[in-house]
Parts: sequence; C-alpha cells; structure tokens
Amino acid sequence: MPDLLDGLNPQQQAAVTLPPVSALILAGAGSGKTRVLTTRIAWLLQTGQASAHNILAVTFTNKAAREMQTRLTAMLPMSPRDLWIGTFHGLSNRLLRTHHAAAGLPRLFQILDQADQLAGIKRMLKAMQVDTDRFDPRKVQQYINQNKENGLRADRAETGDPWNRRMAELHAAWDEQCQREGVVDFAELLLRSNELLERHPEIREHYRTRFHHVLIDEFQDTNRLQYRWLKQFAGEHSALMAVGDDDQSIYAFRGAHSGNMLDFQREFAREHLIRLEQNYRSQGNILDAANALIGNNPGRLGKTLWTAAGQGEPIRVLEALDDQQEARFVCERALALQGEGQALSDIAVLYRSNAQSRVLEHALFSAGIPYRVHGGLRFFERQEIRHALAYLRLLAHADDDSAFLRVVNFPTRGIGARTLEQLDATARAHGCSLWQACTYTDAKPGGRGLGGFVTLIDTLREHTRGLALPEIIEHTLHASGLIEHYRSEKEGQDRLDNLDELVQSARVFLQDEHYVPSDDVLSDFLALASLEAGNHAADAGQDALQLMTVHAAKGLEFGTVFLTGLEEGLFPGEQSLNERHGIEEERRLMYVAITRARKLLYLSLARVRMLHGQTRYGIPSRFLDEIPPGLMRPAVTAAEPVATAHAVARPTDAATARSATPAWPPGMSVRHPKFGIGVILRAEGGADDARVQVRFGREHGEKWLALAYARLEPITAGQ
DNA sequence: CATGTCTCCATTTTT
DNA sequence: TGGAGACATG
Repeated sequence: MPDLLDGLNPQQQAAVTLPPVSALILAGAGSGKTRVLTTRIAWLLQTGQASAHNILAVTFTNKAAREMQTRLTAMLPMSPRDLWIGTFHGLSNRLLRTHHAAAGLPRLFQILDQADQLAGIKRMLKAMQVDTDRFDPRKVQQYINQNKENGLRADRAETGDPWNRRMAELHAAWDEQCQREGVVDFAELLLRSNELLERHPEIREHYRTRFHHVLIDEFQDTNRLQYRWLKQFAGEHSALMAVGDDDQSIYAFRGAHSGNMLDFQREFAREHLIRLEQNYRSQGNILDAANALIGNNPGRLGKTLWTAAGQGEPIRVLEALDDQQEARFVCERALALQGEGQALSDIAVLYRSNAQSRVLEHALFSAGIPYRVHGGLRFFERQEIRHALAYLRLLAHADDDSAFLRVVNFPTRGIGARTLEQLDATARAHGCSLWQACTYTDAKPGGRGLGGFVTLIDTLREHTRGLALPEIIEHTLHASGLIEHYRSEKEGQDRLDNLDELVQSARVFLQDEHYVPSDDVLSDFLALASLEAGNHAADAGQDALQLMTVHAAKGLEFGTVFLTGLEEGLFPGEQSLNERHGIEEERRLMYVAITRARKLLYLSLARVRMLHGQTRYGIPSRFLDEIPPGLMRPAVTAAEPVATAHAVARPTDAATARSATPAWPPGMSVRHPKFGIGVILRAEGGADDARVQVRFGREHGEKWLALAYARLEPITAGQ
C-alpha cells in the first residue's frame, strides 16, 4: 500500500499524524490544506485509530465537501458512506430529518433558500400591514438572519429602542409563520439543530460518543452560531481539528467571525498549532508581494508563505488612461498568452465588484475572445426551475404557502389577486395554510380557478404515487402546464432545455454513490435543490477566459491572473473606509487575489472610469504602494505605447506642447504639502489665474486651489 | 392580465 | 449607465 505520508512536508506530516487531540492548523494559501485534511482522515482510518463511523468533517460549500469525498474515495478502497462529510447546512438538515420530532419539526419540513425567505417575509409584512418603507423586507431578513447567526431567538434579541422592539416582533412572527408552514430557513437549520443538541442530552451524547474526530475546513469563515454548533460535538474524547487562514477571512460582511480562530486556539488547541507555510502554487515574486501586503494587517495569527520554486516573473503593472484601455490591454495580453500556448481557462480576470465586468465583457466580445463570467443566475434559481420545484414542493407538502402562491396562477388559470386575498383571509381566520383554506371556499372541484388548481394537485399526487423521481418530475412538468406554457413562449426553448435538465439532474442525484436515501426521495431531492443552488450559469466546455469577482476566486488558482480596477474607492472600496476593520478586510481580499496566481500576475488600474453613469477619476490603490517596488515592473503592450498617464500628462510636457493636453488634466494625481494626495477633478482659468479642483481624502474633501500659490506636485503610483 | 413607463439604486455571497 | 421593481395603462 502506498504510504499516505509520501510527498508531504514535515508540517503537513505533523498535522496528519497528530495524536487524537484538538488542533488548529493555520494553512496558508496554496499550502495543501485540502490534502492535509483528507490525508488526516485517511490516516486515521488506515492506522485503525478510527472507523469511518467516528468521523465528522464539516465544510462550507458543497463543492469542498464533494472534493474531499472524491479524494478520500481515491485514497482508500472504500465507499465512505458511513463518513459524515458535508456542509454545516447539509449536516444540520441530516440531523433535523433524523430527529425531526425532538426538534419540533414535521417529518417532511421544507427548506427555504434566501429568495424563498425574502418572499415569505414580504408576504408576512403585507399580512401584518407593516409599513415597508420603515421596515424594508431585506432589512428584516438581514435582521432575522443576523440574530439567528449569533444564536439569538427573537425573545432574546435586543429591544432597547422601539425600532429594535418592532424588529424583534417581526422576527418572532416570522418564526411562527415558518413553524406553521413547516418550513425552515438556512439560519434556522443551524440554530434548530444546535438547540436540538442542547436540549436533548441523550442525542448530544450519542453524537459525542460517536464522533471521535471532528474536522472543520475554512474555519475562519465560521460565524458564532457555527462555532457553537461545532462545540456540541466536542465531547471528552473528541478531537477537533480546525483548519483555516485568518488572512483569507473575507466574509465578515455576512457574519464570519475570524476571531473564532483565536477562541478555538484558547479553548481547544493551546498546545497544538501547526503552520503550513510552504506554498505549492505561486512563484516567489507573487508570494513576496502577498506577504509584504498582508504584513500591514495588525492582529494576525502570523504566517509567512514561502516556495521552493524560483522567483519567477516580475509582477506587471499597468496604469491605463481609462477603463476601456484597461480592458483592451487584458484582451491583448490574453491573446498573446494564448498564442504562447496557455489555455484561456487558465487565465482569470478578477475585479472587486460585478459592475466592473461590463467593460471587460464588451472588449472581450469585440475581440472575439471566448470568456465565462462566474456569478450569474444559478441553475436552481432560474424562474422555470423554481416554478417546477414549487409544484414538487406542493406534492410533498401542500401546506407550503410560498410554493402555493408561486404556482397557483402559473401558468395563468384565472386566479387573480382578489381570489387570493379572500383565500388569505380565510386561511388567517382558520389559522391554516392556503391549501387547507381552499377546502373552506365554494370553489367547485375541476372547474376553472381555485377548484381546478386543487384538483390538479390532487390528481398529480395520485398519478405520481409510486413513480420513480425522474418520472414524477417529468409528469409534473407536463400536467402542470409548464411545458406547454414555455413551448408557446417565443424565448422558451432555453427554459424547456433547463426543465429537461431538471429531470436529468434527478437521475444523477439518484445515482450519486454518496446519496443516502431516506424514506422520502422527493423531499431529499428538494432539500438538495435548496441547499445546493447548482453551478453558476455560463456555458462550460469551451476554452474560455475566466471572469469573476475576487470573492468568487477564493480557493481557485490560475496560471495568469489579471487583477483589475486597483483604484482608491474601488479596491479598497469606498464604503470600506467607514467600516470598522474595513481596510483590513479589503487587504485580505487583495491578499486572496494575489495568491490566486501561479506564474504571472498583472495589476492594473484605470485613471478614468465610468461608474454609475458618471466619470470618475481615480488614484492608484494604496495596496499598490504596499507591494515592494522591486517586485513590479511596468507592463508594456505591443499595440499601444503604454501610456502611463503621467507620461502624457506631466506638466513639463504640456508646457512644451501646449494645446492638446492641459497642464493639469482631470484624473491626474497630485500631492499637496498639507492636504496630501488627491486627484484633479477639473481645471479652469488662464495662465496666471489657473485654478484646479482637487479631491483629497476623506478629511479634506474637494478643494479649489490656485496653481500660482498652492504647492501642488504631480505624482505617480508607487511613490 | 400583459405591457409600457418611471423611478430609484447601486460591494462582496454561500447555504 | 443600466437593471430591477413599482406603478399605470390598454
């Protein structure tokens, strides 16, 4: 048998062969984190220290869970069905299904994804006649989820002022509505399973004795509730292994609390901290840049990446005149790299915010370069899929009001707002679901309107009884009229294809070797559809350039990375300046971006950019100044002389060639002895009385300065 | 009930 | 700038 430890460096080996104690593994970017995690499990199994039954492995994304599973299956000649590997939400779901009675849930509870939840909240606010100007549904949703993610029930939420009090009431009302409808939102999955274990010592003990080893990936991304959840499994004899990287914590905005790492170290792993610092991904210059940059963050656990590979290419920096030039530069370089034999799919173009992709896409499209944008609509989020799922949800559980409302009149069958209002009133009067309320109305079964709908669902349920899942779906698609509807729609072919794919996905689902069927396969499938929204859109297959946000790039790697839009106000983003540890979070984001590149890293910025329909003049991101200049070198393009902005715009140049470019063109960066660095917004006046408007940082704002007096000097990036 | 028009508003996102 | 959601109109 090949030795599992072959090819592991000493730190990796140490982590893998740790005795059964709790430990914190500080795993830098590209340090073989997943490999360590899976090898640890394999090692535990192979040395007979644990059986698959004893292991719980928790990840954040389904993708990570799958990857771990796949790698394990490859390492060990076994089908690891006994192994509990999954996401926090997936595992919570499993717990709640198993112990639904103890958790106070119906056997076939449904899971609401983010969109379902929002729709449900809107519905609730309307029913309660809440002023949605004062209580924005999204805010309410945020509030509820934030409470839950901090482990708080509505009755323990802060009620200092009237607004908070009202919010807490809405939170309570939401939980009641969910309970009534037998549905559970994402945060509730966690909170409810947490409470299940807290309130039922016998169940908790069962799992504590079962799981000797609990492993957690991406620990820096856990929120407070997730940490608490994990601790439920920490019995006397369990060993917790948390793997993470505080420098890659970029999800604070959605509740991630990287302080959990410090807490974990204090509570569980005082003596066992292992650093994985050897990087197997990037070349030296790239790592040096990353290390230097992140070194500016205070309060790190501390870690310095190094590589046995050489220094590699210098980092290339482009200062484009505007966003279009920046985009053209990317096209040009991408084509050149492709010409040198690099696959487009191994090249990524990264940006801070999605809005920046448009210019890039436009340029790529014009240049005929195939590209793929990550982050669009996902499979299970498509309208037609959601409609189909709503029918299926009604089959499984007719009291699901969200599902009911989504399809009661889709395709249209003459059920208008008035009918629904009455139905809703009936439902509230009887304290029942909309579905049950139908029985109180005088709708004639089989006719048009409500009666017809009820008959439709009833016969559908009858006709699909006993059928296999794909057939159930197939039948539902036809009987509901969805197929017919999209067939008559002119742009409907794509949607029909997607509906076909839904049936196909059910087949794949059943064949998955890791799938552990429960007594209700349809509910299992619906849970999957909620918990795993599927791949992001955009057609795969073809070799294409990869466009995505820096967030979306986390965990990925590319031979070449273009990191675009490195301007103050964009990256770091404007609003991060006002947030508590905003700049540090942005810096970590930058760190993540840099460490995606294996060989070539391009950093680019545009002096002028269209943003929200307005022209913005930017100055280079402060992060550029945090990278040692020796690692960088200006990028040169073949087609255009590059044109760093100041080469064209320098006042001295302008003095000789006086017409074309003004001496102090908008967009130029300047330094003022008192106000610091700013950017020219506009200029006016003649030779003697010339004035310029300059935007400085937060404290000084925008100012008009007379050139004759103000000691302004032009500056360039990196100074 | 579908379609057009207007207004508002813009980080990052997984489950 | 442009997309999404709210409202009005045929």
